[in-house]
Amino acid sequence: MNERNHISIREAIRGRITDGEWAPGAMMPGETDLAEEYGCSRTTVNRALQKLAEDGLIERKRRAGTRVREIPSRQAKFRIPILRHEIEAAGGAYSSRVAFRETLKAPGFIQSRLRLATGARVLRLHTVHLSDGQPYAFEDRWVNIKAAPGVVDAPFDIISANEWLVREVPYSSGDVRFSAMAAGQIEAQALATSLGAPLFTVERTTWLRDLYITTTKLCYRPGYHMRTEL
Amino acid sequence: MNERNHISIREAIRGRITDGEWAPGAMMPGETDLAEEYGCSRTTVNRALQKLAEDGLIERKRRAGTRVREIPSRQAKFRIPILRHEIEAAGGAYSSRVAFRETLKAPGFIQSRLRLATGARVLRLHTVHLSDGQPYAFEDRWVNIKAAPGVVDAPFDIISANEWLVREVPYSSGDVRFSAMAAGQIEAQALATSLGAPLFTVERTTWLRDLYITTTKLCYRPGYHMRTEL
DNA sequence: CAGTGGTCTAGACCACCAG
DNA sequence: TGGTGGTCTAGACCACTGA
Repeated sequence: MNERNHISIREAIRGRITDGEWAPGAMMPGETDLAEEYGCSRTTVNRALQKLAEDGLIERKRRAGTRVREIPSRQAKFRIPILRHEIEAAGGAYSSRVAFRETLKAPGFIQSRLRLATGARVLRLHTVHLSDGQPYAFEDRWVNIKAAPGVVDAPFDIISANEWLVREVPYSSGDVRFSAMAAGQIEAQALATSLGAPLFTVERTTWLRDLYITTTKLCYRPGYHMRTEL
Repeated sequence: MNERNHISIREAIRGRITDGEWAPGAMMPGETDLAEEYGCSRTTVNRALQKLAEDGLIERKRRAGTRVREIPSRQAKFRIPILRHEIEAAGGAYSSRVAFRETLKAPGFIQSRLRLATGARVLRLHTVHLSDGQPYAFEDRWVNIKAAPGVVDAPFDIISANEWLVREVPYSSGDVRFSAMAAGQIEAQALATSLGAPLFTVERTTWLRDLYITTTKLCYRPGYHMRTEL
């Protein structure tokens, strides 16, 4: 703990903040002072403080100095893994079943969500993901065929659409929404649950610059929860 | 864009990855090579690459070098704001109503969740958060009185419990769970919705080292979704 | 055991902005 | 306008680990 690396120093300072050495809103010593106190270079202190700022514990401004945030804006991070990995990490045996697969002209809401030209064709895919043979999540996916031509012939009985796309089609950005929805006919049947059951739902849309690739809605089985730490 | 700062270089490299210059799984040039190519010091390249690794785009190992991840493990980040700020940021007028407030001996599941001694006392609080007078979320909170003695007299009609705790009681760590649940009697009434409606739910437990402070369950009104970008 | 990334240093200059 | 944080540099040493 008396080491002079940026991690030790960061955690030491974090401790002094949570111990209340500097009250919320109070000014902290400047980088130069802290560097002297810890016997390290200002660069190292800077690195420690930048991380604390990123974590939402402190606020930094040029000229104004560093102060403890009045209201710590802690941030939660989620890795969004491939479903197969998520299931296997939990000790389950992964399998999947394609329940529906069809290419068609994009309906209006998909056309607008994927910024498609009128009449553009898309692949629609319903997949049930299973853990140890039990339904785990139901996926309703739309793929822009123009963005991923190979998708029409991809062997989705062997590799899941998500995994195939992630490997074959690069993407630069994405949008994610978490919500709760009531199971409809299709979801209830796929997940072997009752109509109206509350399902934790993740909707994702991904694109590469101007080219929208896919949008997907993933409904998890009842009782599922997503966990992280602050 | 031809600047030699770590951000430009990071984004330039990110572009070369999404453009497929290096295939998934392929080795990338070493830091020294990239530094020469971009005409900057190795330190700057290192900083750019560390960020890309944190973003899950590349994998780095000593001796083995840097390679593009086979499956990019993009990570989503959420700031978890004070509910009042969330509502105000959306343009609503925030208000809250304490529906229930009582100190009592902790029931078993709370005693275990907050690591309490047998017979420890807790404050239980039901709060309805409103936006423009409409129910926005329902909060069921338990506070360890030993960890926050002032809580029994705190003016929760003026300041929300979350905000009060964040200001008054420092915490070091937390645990967050997202899920979907069906509205029970209490939630349905508080949120003016129907029994069984699917509610997006956030459960949080926070502690300071060994001292567990509070655990809370926040049920959002139907239709709520939490959004972020990848 | 050699080569990669991880880190620290001392010094320098700059951008910003509160006083 | 002066003091703060933001950043870059060149050089150095170290830790790790794959060949």
